[in-house]
Amino acid sequence: MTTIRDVARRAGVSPATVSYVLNNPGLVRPETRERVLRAIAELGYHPHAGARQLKRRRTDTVGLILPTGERRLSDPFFLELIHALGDACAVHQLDLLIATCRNPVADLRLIDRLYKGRRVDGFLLIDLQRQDPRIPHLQAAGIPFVAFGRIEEDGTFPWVDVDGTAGIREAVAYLVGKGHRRIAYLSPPLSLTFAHHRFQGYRAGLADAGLPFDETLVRTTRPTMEAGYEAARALLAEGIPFTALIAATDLMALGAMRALHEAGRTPGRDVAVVGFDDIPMAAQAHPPLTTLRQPMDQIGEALIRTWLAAVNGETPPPTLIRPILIQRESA
Amino acid sequence: MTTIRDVARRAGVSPATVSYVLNNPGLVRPETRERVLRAIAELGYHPHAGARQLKRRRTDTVGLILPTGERRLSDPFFLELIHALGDACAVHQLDLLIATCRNPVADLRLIDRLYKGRRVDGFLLIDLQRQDPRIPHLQAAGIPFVAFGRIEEDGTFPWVDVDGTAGIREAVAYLVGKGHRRIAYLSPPLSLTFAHHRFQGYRAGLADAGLPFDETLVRTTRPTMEAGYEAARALLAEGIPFTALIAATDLMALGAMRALHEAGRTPGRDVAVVGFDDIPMAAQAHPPLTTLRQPMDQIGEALIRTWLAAVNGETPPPTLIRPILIQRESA
DNA sequence: TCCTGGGATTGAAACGATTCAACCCCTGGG
DNA sequence: CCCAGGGGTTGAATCGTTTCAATCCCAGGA
Repeated sequence: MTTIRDVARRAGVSPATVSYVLNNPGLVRPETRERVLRAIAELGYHPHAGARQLKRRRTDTVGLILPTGERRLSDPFFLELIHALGDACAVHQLDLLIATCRNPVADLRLIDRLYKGRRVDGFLLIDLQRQDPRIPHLQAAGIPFVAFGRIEEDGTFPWVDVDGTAGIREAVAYLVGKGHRRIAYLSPPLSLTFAHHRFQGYRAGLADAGLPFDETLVRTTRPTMEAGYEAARALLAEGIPFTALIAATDLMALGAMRALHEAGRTPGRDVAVVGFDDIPMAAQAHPPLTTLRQPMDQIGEALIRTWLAAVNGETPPPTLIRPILIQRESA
Repeated sequence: MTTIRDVARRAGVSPATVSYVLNNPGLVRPETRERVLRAIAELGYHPHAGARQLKRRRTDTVGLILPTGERRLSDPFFLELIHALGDACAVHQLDLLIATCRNPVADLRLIDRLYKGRRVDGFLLIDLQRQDPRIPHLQAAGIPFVAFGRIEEDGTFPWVDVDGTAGIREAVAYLVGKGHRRIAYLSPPLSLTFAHHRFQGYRAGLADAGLPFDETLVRTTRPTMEAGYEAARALLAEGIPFTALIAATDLMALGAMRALHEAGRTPGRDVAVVGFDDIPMAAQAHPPLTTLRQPMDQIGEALIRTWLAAVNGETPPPTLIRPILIQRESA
């Protein structure tokens, strides 16, 4: 293994100078810097991460915990999120450490192990719950973190979120504009914060249009394709009339479309369907799904930027990102 | 931050003893060990990862590179793979570091940075190509790695793979058993090793049944839902007769089913459809998709076990895992 | 000519663990 | 009674960086 001493020897300087070239280039005379950089390139030198961490008390690593038990996230949306986070990390020269955890309680122990053992500088929280035990734990321990999602309007911790309320509200307005009056709504459990916010958007949208809120049109169930299918089927079986349907996630919308097909009602023609997320599959659905796109690159970048600020001891402002209505044939 | 010295002081022993308790418990007298463990618990001590890495020349971290440019993997299958890898890592007390990379050439630089900078002990290679530049690079540099997928039957590096040949062969036999004689086949580019192997299975299956190989029944295209849709559509448009269709990935199968629906041919009734992977969505397709399941937990565990062996300087034998035919209504 | 000051460079002390070699103490055999 | 030997424990060196404080050198002002 080549170390900073090898580079120093080759460039005819001291290890300290090499370190300055790497971390504080302004301090070094240009000719010297040149010489050192050449030596680094020739030797293919890469500083030892562990040694740097030890001395700088920084790991430049973002921790992401992926629930994997029954709370397992198998919505393709999360694969896109991981991609976006990876890209944003690369831009900021950070690494992304992924840990999986089978149950929420063990989460806390895992958090401690990773942070106190200085494997990561802080965390990204996903799959936020309304009463999330991780938040007080992190706050009490003084561990930096950023949540993807929010609990209430702002609150006491840094977060980045997509404005589900505005998104769904816009979707309702869009459907109302097309003449729909009875709009069904499929929601995951409201204990998931994003579900709560999107549902607010549904109600606000109805209110905007002066439409009554009819609770028989709303179904709350798991955020999976299967659950969306079942919910839509139930709606149809009960003979509840509706001409449009909004699902809080694309996966649920896809499930609902299947139910509609089976009932002989063609989505996009007989019933308008709108989803949320714009997973890659949405564009290829049958028919292509109108949906609210979560701008992944922007989300990844905002999360990482906010995370960096939090890790640097700042208290970064929350970021609310507006989803984009993508019009396709399903509505 | 609490260090090993704090623990030592509290337990009334030397730091060395604390270290032995953690790494070599047999050396320490039970009473002493007890005392040290109590001190560790009371102080909430976690060894500093960077310091350990520095001394032990081990990071206990698995590197996974996720292509994110045009080669981006957005098949939900990879989310399942990440979950499985995370779980397997947890079992073996390893961490999983995910780096994304926009293009294959930069891959090599990224590999060097992560390995020479000792951020990871070795790599997991996914999305293996037939001529994969990463393999010779890793081998030349002596960097430990395990590939998910294989080039040829065995070869010169450690790998874990699912036996696509056997899987598709079984699928063909299954369809033939149901009376099908003209079986279409949708394949990703054969430069992807898994596509190559699965295609072999198709040919072998036909040969087993004494059926002729008809190249008009085979379509090679991208492994996406959209491409599957287009390919199946083309097949139908050209009026090529077939009563069954095998797609090399579930996503392609899902696309093909859409094309069949549109053409008024109900999958499962008019045309049998079989996929590969068993992504969560397969069970919820319309109709539920018959497919070859990749046993994810087994794959994750095998990959990590093999990786550990490779990192320890062994030359672990390859592992070939048999996929499982899941019969559903599409065939 | 001498002195001052500032830019460039360097030596050495950490950072927090692991592990070798040395040490201590005690038991059991000669 | 002495000594060998072994189990348990410890001191100290070490891993590869960063960074403070000290040093060196040279230009420019008095």
